[in-house]
Amino acid sequence: MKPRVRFAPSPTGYLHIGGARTALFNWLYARRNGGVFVLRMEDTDQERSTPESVKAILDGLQWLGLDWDEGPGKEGPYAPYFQTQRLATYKKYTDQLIAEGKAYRCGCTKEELDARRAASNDPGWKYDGKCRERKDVPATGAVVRFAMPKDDGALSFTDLVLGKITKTHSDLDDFVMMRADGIPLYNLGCVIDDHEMEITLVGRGQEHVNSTFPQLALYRALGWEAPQFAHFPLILGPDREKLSKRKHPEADVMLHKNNGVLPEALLNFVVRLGWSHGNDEVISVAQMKEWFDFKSVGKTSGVWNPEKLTWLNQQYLKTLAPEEIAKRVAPLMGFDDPRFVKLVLAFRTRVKTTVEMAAAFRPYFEKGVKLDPEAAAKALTAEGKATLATVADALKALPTWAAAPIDEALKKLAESTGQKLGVLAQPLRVAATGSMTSPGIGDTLEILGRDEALARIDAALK
RNA sequence: GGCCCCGUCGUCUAGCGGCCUAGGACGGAGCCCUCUCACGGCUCAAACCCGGGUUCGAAUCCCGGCGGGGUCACCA
Repeated sequence: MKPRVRFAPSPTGYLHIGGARTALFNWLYARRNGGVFVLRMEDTDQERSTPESVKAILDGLQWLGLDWDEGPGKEGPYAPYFQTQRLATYKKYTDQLIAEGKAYRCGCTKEELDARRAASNDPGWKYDGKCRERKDVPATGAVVRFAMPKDDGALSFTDLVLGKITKTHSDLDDFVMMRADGIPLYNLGCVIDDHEMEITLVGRGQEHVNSTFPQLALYRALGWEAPQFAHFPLILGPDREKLSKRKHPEADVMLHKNNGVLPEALLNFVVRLGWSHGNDEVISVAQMKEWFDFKSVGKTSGVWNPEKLTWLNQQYLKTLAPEEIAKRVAPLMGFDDPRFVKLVLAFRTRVKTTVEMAAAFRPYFEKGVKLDPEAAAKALTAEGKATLATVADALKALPTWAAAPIDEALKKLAESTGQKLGVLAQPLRVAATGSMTSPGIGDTLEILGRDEALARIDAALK
């Protein structure tokens, strides 16, 4: 049977890093095994779901390159892919379960429940079953609860990453599966859709292992075979708690995009949080698709490590085609220019993000340069200016303005005067860039162009 | 607190009974390269949570303790 997996986010905010990795793992599994990757919107929380969030999630996945085979915008045979458009299906099965005595209407209000919960003084309070045997609960205004078997049986499943997990019925309760208005809760919607959409494997974060049990109970009540499950380790914030939107700004996928992180790097970073392939660190998407396997997914939660993300980002800055990087920096510059490629080559080992890269490019497109006072004081002393003047004369005599001849001329000059190259290069660097640091002096001057470079030198000489 | 899961350098991890005086990567320290800054190369510091078993032999298997996380909603 063809593997069918899904990513089923709740559109209540931007795409979360944890969600992105869940999507990635499922996507990789589908791609690796010739399966289908389904995107389903679990928008049953009317309070919090918004169209903006749907768009944000779609945009995030697209930016990462995680394309779905069925879902919003790709209506397949199991459409629709928004749960709020599937209400009739949920009603059908809910009615069936009620008729069979496997579910019942409950008229307890939220307030009554809260009161009883508070009175019990039990942090793990479970629904007391008050409405379970009542026959007089009106159909309107009542929620539907699942009637958990009261025997001493148990539910268990073999998780693809965690192994066998078991829970007894007595640890479960009569959870609410449908609201009074006919909108299902998570467990119900999830089970019915996964079955209806013929999902063969459910891959999600470990925060869902406990909810797997009520879902298993539902599968059994409905007489359905449950899919396979794989629960991925959590991604933790610096405080060692589950990465959450509230507490951890880095949970936002798009924040990283805005910070100049490449999707390749983010995917690489996130795939290594919980999954490994021997000692490999820099892993392309193509390699992930070839290697990904639930057997190599670890059980332990991983802590978000910004330094490693940054390092990975630079690895991609250094190895992706310069033309490609240039294309991605262009929007940050607000314009395109053929010199971007040379600038990429000059700066890719010196910056960590595309944002830093754009900032580094900027001075090369301005007339003149503001000198860093400290650098000027160091390199543009009277003595420095004297050597700069000599250097300038040599440069002006150059027939071709390019890195190689410039470097060569400087070397020759240094040899003839017995000076170290640095003595010549630093005043020149400060004059040309205003700073004590820059790419190689030849490259720097070439990219600047003869006219601008000489103009800056003359300005520094004054 | 109940239940569930987990426990190798600061962090991500390799390891799946002998190959481990525990390997790699990020980060840190140092050296080299060098026109500056980077990049790169080399070196160093740094871990098997604790205690019992099982075994000729345990980071690897079992039990207990401790520690961490998750979950207990008409959120997902």
